[in-house]
Amino acid sequence: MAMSEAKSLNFIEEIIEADLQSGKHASIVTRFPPEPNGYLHIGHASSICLNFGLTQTFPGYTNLRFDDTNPSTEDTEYVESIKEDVRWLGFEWKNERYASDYFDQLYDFALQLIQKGFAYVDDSTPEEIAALKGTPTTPGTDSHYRHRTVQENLDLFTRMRNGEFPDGARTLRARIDMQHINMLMRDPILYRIKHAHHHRTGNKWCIYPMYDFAHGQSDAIEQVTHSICTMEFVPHRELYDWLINTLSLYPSRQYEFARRNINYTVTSKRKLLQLVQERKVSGWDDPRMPTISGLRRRGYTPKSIRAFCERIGIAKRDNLVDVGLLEFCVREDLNQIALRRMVVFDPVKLVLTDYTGVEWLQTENNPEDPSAGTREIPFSNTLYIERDDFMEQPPKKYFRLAPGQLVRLKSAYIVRCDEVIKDDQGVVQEIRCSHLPNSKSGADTSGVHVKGTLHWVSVAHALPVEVRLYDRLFSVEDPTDETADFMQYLNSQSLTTVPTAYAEPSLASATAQDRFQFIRKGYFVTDRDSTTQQLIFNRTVGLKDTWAKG
RNA sequence: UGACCCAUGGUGUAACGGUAGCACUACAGAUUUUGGUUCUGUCUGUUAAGGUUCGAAUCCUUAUGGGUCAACCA
Repeated sequence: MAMSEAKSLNFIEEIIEADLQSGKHASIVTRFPPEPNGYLHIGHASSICLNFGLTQTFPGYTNLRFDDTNPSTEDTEYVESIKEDVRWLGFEWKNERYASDYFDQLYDFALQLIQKGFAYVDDSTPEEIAALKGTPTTPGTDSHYRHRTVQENLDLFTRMRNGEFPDGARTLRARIDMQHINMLMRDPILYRIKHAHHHRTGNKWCIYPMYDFAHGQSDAIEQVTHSICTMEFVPHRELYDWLINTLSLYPSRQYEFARRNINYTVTSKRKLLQLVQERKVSGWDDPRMPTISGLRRRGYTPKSIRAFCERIGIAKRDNLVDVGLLEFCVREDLNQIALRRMVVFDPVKLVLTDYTGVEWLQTENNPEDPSAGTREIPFSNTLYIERDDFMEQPPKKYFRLAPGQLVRLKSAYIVRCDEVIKDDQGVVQEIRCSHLPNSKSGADTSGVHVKGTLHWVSVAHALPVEVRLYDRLFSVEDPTDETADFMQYLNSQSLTTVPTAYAEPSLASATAQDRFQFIRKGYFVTDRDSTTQQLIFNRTVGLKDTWAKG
């Protein structure tokens, strides 16, 4: 037996291992750099697990850095939710930083660039700048303002900072090469004028750096060794390196991986925001949302999300991960920890004609975990079972209740269906059964053969609860495939509410975020809207069902 | 009609010139007081064509396919 099969490394881990072995770095610094303009989603979880996970396996630490260079879209509300989500996922950052912490230094870098002749103030309008930019296949053209003197640029940039010009009147641009094959190198804009209130710096600034002039420099200031981002930033790397070299900063390196896409959902902040704003969901934490807060409210565990991120891995190719894997990961975790309870969603009455009184029967809280203990559940002659657990004319492979057939009531007795009572419409009103007195749970029933076991609830003791059943938000695998507006693919069945389900009485004490397995129904979590008067449960995920999918 | 990135079963990901493996899914069976769990087994893969090599998923060339780049967003 091998001592330990070395877990294969992803390409970023390989790079780090090589850097550590070659002595390039003694330890590493990574960062998770969200923009506080939206809530974190499952795609971010992948990045969080990567960046923080790296410094758990290798020596070093990870910073949380907010990329807050655009005050018009950013807000502290998002800062708080992001911090909560990262912690909830189980990670702790070394330093909490903001790009806005570096505004003074960034301004100074800009001055240096101007002095070296590598930046200039441009008075062109956005339209003019776009027109002169060229296209991916045609070179750009120099701006009229490209050759201003250092003095003039210094003067104008200072006045930009001092608020002498209105929004959009001028920009500071790097002077690189308008003919460059990489469009990002065609004199990229470094600073723009925005008379906007910033969530941290208030009204101190009216010019704000662009992403490219803030991100790499922030990495360098923090001495980030491995700056990991997604593939769409590949063309930015050339500019990232150019700025670091030109300003002689700490040589942080950027590495890119492919963002993870998951089928039947969207993970774009713009699209998620649209769902929220157009009230297609109840909010950022609607249990159908792929946001971390939505998954949390849905009942997902941090552990299951980490396991998912671990399984889907990190690579550079385009991908569309099956949401079924996420569901597998949460079932895997919940199976170990969720307490079992019995709840009937769509009841039909089952009456035992040969039983009287009430018995409190003992049953296990979790067959996977004996330490979860046992509880007592009340049994009587009038019960609810699921309507679809009975069929008058069952197909051959039906294991449930049918006329003349035997079935086990979970943790109670084996019963036989003797009679069916229907109304004028032929709808079953009541199923009359007799029980096998010697078949009480735990007794030796080796002589009796029962095919199925049903969950049930005693009518007199039943607790009415609300249950919310969720399904995928979109009806197609890739709602962003662009053959139509993604909103057209919304799944109208994504939420089904069962206003009155009947639960065993022990559920009365359930409080927010308690997780359960409702036997044979799925995994559920107490919703945060739940009260002792009105218990509400969200279905996290159903049980794997090899029968239903026929 | 340019540059850059990418290409391994249905999905995701390994194999670092030497037996194409793992997980999920699907299917079949065993066990089961949850049609759950657990266990066993099966199916399915290197985009194509050349080249280098004793040997190529891996290196080279070309083709094909997918993605990215023309925000004062990040």
